[in-house]
Amino acid sequence: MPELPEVETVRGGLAPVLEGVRLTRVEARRPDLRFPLPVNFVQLLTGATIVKLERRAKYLLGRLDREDTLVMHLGMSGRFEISRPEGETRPGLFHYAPDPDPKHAHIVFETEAGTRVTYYDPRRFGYMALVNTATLDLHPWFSGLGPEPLSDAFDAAHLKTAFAGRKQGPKTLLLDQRIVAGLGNIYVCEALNRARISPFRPAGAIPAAKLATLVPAIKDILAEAIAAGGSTLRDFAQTDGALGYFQHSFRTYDRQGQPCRNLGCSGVIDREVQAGRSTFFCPVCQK
DNA sequence: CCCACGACCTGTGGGC
DNA sequence: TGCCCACAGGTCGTGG
Repeated sequence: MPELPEVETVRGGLAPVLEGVRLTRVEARRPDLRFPLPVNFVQLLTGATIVKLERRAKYLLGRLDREDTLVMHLGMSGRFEISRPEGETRPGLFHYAPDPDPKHAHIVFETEAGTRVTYYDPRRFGYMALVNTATLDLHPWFSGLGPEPLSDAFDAAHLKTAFAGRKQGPKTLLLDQRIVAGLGNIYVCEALNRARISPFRPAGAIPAAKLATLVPAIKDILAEAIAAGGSTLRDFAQTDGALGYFQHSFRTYDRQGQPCRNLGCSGVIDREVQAGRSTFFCPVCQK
């Protein structure tokens, strides 16, 4: 799935075409994604304007000029594509190039400008919902979320508290969205490698000095990945179709058997399954 | 609290 | 070429 940098890239790509523009047509081509869509999903969105498109953790939040917020999560394989009309047969009646992947095109938004935004999701782990804006923070999806990793609230003191007394490795804990919200498998592996911390070491036993380096490692990697337009593995592309290129900068992810890229380290990247997920790490420099 | 595991759903890539 | 298995960026739940 898109992790924070990919979701942020999507947000940046969609904002120019969705913000401040009325949705003139909304189509739900199936009744559910991961969860059933609200029964009146189409009706509630048609004619609405997304005033602001924001991101919280891995969620996209479309703030509507109505009482609800359009909440969107991309799951593992969700993506958006923007298409422009190829022509206008009559005023307000546009036509478009054929959909390249109609089987997985589940949701379509069309704006008054004629721009079409299509949500594709082969695995359908993604979801959309309309949530009352005033009480959004109380919603189960949001109430327990930890701080944004790029915010000032995410610092060494926060990690120290969160890790205190914990026997699980930092890999597992950093994937817990209640501790910090937005990291996923790739960027956790990458950040731990940069900070030279073992993914398996009991988190409570990591020295404070190490924890202090972990925080900037996480912030740096996320910022760099966002600047690179995210990572393109299988199906992630920016909304304009351009591919993110941060995957070329991975030091560990999917690099088992290849040399560790940390300065002065001659180790070889290993892969182990931890809590059901692949963990990529350097056994030599990550202690 | 910890862990291991399975579930959700579909596609892809590697090995044979 | 075809078949089968492992595995995939994320959550969520269960049971020991």
